[in-house]
This record gives sequence, C-alpha cells and structure tokens, in this order.
Amino acid sequence: MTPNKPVKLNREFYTRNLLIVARELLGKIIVKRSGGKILSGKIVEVEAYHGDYDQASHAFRGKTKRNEVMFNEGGCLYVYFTYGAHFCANIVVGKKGKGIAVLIRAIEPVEGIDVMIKNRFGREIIQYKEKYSLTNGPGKLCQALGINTTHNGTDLTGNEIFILDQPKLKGKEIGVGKRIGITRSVDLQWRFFIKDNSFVSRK
DNA sequence: ATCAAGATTACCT
DNA sequence: GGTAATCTTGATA
Repeated sequence: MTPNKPVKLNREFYTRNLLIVARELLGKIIVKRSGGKILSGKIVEVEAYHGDYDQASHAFRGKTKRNEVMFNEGGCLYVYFTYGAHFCANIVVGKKGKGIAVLIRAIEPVEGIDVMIKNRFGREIIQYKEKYSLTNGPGKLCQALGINTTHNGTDLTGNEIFILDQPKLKGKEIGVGKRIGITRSVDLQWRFFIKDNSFVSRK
C-alpha cells in the first residue's frame, strides 16, 4: 500500500453551506504553483461573508465590477485590493448567483518558506526568526503566496491554485469569534480559527 | 466630478 | 497602546 495522496477539494466541497465550508476549510492546505515552485500553507483562520443579510459583505449591495466573482459558483478565488496596499483572498462558496465567500485570514507555511520570505521582504533571509509574521494576516499571506488581482476568478479545481483535503478538525480544536476590521454586522460570530496556532492573526 | 471608507499593515511611543 | 500610509471603489455626504 502506498500512502494516500492528498486529494484536491472538488466542486461539491465548495458548493455547500457557507458556515460549514468555512469551518471545514480550517486545517486544509492551500497550494499555489508558480514558475515550477510550489508554495503552500495550512489554513488556520477564516471569516465568512454572506451576500444577503450580512451588511459587512462586499456582495450585500449587489453585483459590482469589483465583486462580480463572488457571484460565481463556489470553488473560485475572489481577490480584491484594499487600503491602497493589500490584497485579500477569498474562496467563493455556494451556488451561482449568491455572492458568498470565505476570507482566508491566516495560514501556516508548509512548503516554499524561502520564497515566501522573499515575496514578503524582497530579499532572502537566512535563519528567519519570526516565521509567524510571514502569513498571520489576510494581506500578509497574499503577499507571501504572490496572490494579486490577476488571480481574481481563478478556478480552484484547476492546477494553478487549489486546496488539498486534510482530516476534519474536532469541534474543540476550533475557536469562534466576531470578525475583524469591519463596522457593520459586527455581532455575527463568523470568524473561525485553530486554537493555539501561533499564525492566527489575533487572540 | 468628488469624496470618504476600507475584510490592513508597519512602525511609533 | 495608537496612527500614518496609500489608492481603488462605490456612493453621492
């Protein structure tokens, strides 16, 4: 018997209920291939955004040029630019036309850490100490993985960016809280993170 | 045409 | 702990 090869998450995974998909994304491995290099990391923190009754969602006021990818069928990447400096990556969830997505807030680097350091700081750093600051925030992980708006709409069932299945976490391993950095619908407890993981953006 | 806010980060005390 | 940086988007203050 050869060891089981990690399986790429398929369309059926993404087209289910928002909060179920958000929780189950924790622990999965996001992979980005670029120029023969593999960059990957374990998803350790996410937030859910719904288009209908969630005023914090970009999709709440309907489809615009920026957010149109959110209304695709689940299983593609929604990337936007914010604060004049940062990109944020979201996984579109649910059925076509809904406007539902999960923001990836933090990952723990797995493969290609040397490239991530170079992407973040513009140079190589030998014996880099504060590894957690590489990818412990939505803007940081996009910079580390080299994700920008050219990746907006990327199909996650393809070969450039995809997510590998991992064993489902136990309920007690998952922390829940309010979302960060928003001013509307602030009371929804739609932030999920892996407890005791040092790459989670905040306590 | 104009303007304020924004799913943030880095740097300061 | 606090805030400046920086620019695109979406609403029209």
